[in-house]
Amino acid sequence: MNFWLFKSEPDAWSWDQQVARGDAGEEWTGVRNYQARNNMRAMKVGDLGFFYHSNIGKEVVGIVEVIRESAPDSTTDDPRWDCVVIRAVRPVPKPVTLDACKAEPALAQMALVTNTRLSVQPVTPREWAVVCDMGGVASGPDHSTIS
DNA sequence: GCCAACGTTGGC
DNA sequence: GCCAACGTTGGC
Repeated sequence: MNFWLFKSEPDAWSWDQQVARGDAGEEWTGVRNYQARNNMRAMKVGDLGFFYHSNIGKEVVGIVEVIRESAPDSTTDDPRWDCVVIRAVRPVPKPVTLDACKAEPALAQMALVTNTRLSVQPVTPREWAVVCDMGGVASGPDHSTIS
């Protein structure tokens, strides 16, 4: 299993909205960047990701699961763009801020720190464990429903 | 609201 | 294939 990080401006699509979608999840549409798209193409059902609020909050607020692999993005006719579907798994009790990640030596290589503009990022198992620990959240999969 | 970083586009 | 111009993201 691999780990990822999904950025969203809460003004556009927030964790609360993601949670409200429940197990149906939400298509992660709108990505128009090759690196981010390639990351989505590499995802498998069951992979876990952090849900990060950019601009407002600038913190990891939840954990999501990939529930459908990459398929054409329904919001464009351009065949270059794909997206996955993710569902909220559980909130992060103590949201992990960007500042906290920058201050943590174990996260110095994290894409969130080194490649700020990438909207869908890979996360290493080590980084995953460190951020989960900082956030006070269990790091493993959870097949129960969120609500 | 500004601007640095970075990705994409298009002229040559 | 280079690079200048331009657009977008996202931190500040």
